[in-house]
Amino acid sequence: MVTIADVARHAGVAPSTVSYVLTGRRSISSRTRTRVRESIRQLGYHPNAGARAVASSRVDVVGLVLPLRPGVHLPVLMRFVTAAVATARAHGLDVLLMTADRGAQDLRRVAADAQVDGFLVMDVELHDERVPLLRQMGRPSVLIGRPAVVNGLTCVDFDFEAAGARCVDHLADLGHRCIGFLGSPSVVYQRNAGYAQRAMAGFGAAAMRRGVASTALPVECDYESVLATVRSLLRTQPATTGLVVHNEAALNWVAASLRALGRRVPDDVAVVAICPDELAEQLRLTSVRLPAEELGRQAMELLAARLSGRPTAALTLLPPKLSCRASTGPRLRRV
Amino acid sequence: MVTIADVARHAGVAPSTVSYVLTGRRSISSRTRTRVRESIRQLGYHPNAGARAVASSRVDVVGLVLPLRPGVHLPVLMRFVTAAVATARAHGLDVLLMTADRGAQDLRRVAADAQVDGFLVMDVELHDERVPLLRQMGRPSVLIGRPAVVNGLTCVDFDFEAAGARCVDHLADLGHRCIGFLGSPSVVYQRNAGYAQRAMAGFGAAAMRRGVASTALPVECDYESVLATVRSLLRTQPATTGLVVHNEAALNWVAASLRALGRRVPDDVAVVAICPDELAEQLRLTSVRLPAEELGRQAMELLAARLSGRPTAALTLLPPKLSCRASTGPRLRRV
DNA sequence: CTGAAAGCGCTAACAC
DNA sequence: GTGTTAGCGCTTTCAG
Repeated sequence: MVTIADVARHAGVAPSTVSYVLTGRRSISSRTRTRVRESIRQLGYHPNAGARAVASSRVDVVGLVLPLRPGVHLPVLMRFVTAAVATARAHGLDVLLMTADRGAQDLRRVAADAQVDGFLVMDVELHDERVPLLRQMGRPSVLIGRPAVVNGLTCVDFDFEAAGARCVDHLADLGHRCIGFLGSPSVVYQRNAGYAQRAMAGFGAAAMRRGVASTALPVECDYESVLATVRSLLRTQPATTGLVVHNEAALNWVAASLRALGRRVPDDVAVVAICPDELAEQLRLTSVRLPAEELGRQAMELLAARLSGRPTAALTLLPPKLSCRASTGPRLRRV
Repeated sequence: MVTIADVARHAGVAPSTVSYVLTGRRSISSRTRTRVRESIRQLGYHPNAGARAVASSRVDVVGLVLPLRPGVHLPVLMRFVTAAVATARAHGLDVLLMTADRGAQDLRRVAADAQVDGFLVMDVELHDERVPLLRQMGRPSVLIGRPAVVNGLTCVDFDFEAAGARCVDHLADLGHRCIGFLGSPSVVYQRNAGYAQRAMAGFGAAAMRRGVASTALPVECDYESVLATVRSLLRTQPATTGLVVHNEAALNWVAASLRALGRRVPDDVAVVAICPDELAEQLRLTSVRLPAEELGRQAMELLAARLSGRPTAALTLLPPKLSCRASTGPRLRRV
């Protein structure tokens, strides 16, 4: 193994000089700098991560805490992850993957070990056991999602509430007076996932505001369930002409279900989805874009900032953006 | 921060003794052992990972190399991952996530840095740029998948060839004389993904062996494509009464497409899938089980073995297992 | 602008 | 069965 001492000898300088060339923490004459660089190249030197960690008490690794909960749509989750990892690399950080349901325990261990400098915590629930832990550990961390108490933590989130409202406004603007909301599977609400609740709350509030009748239902992800739910929605509220869908996995089946029940999209029922753009594009659905990549990127960007001591906003909320596609038609005629 | 010296002082022993209590690398009187353990507990001591790494040149971290290629079904991929991570933890290992498409480059860097002790490489292609690299880096590594040249590497794979064949045999045993194969999206074949090719090859060979007519087609993952592909398959080979599907994402749409084309399952067309059991269960499909968790677990188990110097088999091939469900009916009457 | 040297926290000989 | 001590490879004072 090539060590810093080898490089120093080869370049005819002190080890510290090599170190400084690498870190840039003090000025070096360009002459020695190039000599050192050349030696590094020739010898194929790579600083040892462990040694650097002991000496500097910095490891340049962040923990990515990724609970895999029932009902979360994995393709969407992976968008967050890949964006976060790519951004980490752009900041010279590596990513330790912490999945497994032992979230809190692993968090504690990894922090105590000094294996990571900070955490990026995904899928945070309203009352999340990890939140008090994070606060007490005193390592920089950024949450994707929003716990009930934010207090000193850095959070990034999509504005699901505004997203739900935006869908309603779009439908109301088109003249729809009676609309439905198809949400996540019911387990998701049962565990108090903030994003699901907030989208629904935004939907409900906007419907009230606009004086539009509304019904909301959870939806499971197989065809039979979607069909059953849509059927029951149309039965409970027969005047329904608009549907807001916040469930990527069910999205596939919604159009088919409506067709099976004799409703055409968008002529009989207009549909607006909350989902990543690619999916909406593929299914040709009017949608409010869920900016998964952007969330992952932003979150890691904020973590990198905190790791280098820069201050960050407590809450970054990404605004919704609606794109019109084939599933919502032109303005309804007044009936 | 609590160090090993603090613990030693508190317990009235030498630092090395504390270390030995922790590692178990030499015998300790149970009296001092309990005293040390108690001090560790009281002080809340956790050995510093970096320091341990420098001193022992072992980091207890493995790199999980996870290329996210177009056409791979993420829910299935995540099964591998979670099983691998859980198994890693069971061996006291942590997992560094290496995604991003800079596979080879990151591999090199992380190995040179001594950030990991070994690699678990997923989704290996027949001619994979990472394979020669892995061989030359000389760190233990385990591949999920199988490159063309195995030569000194440890590989784990599902026996896709046997799986394809098993599906054919099942259909042939039921009396089907003309069958079709719906495969992965065409990009997957274009990049020489071994698993896709082998499943198809196994299917084709078995069909020949059994004297059964067969056609194979790639399938994209949206409803329109599935419908179009099934239609074209039934047109090319109108006598088709059996279908083997190796595409988790398309699976959703197959039954619907057949129905749309006026064929009932299993009366007109029998369907056998190659997919995880849970999915087959949900869709009530006869299937050959893709043991994703088991692959992830086995792979990490092998890596752990290699890291502790134990030898491993060069190739572990998990055998297929077929489960009958509603999508293949009873034996056909001789026509 | 550069060098010498004292650690960082831990492991693993080498003692006894 | 336990203690002493010399590193592991790097960073960062301190000194010039």
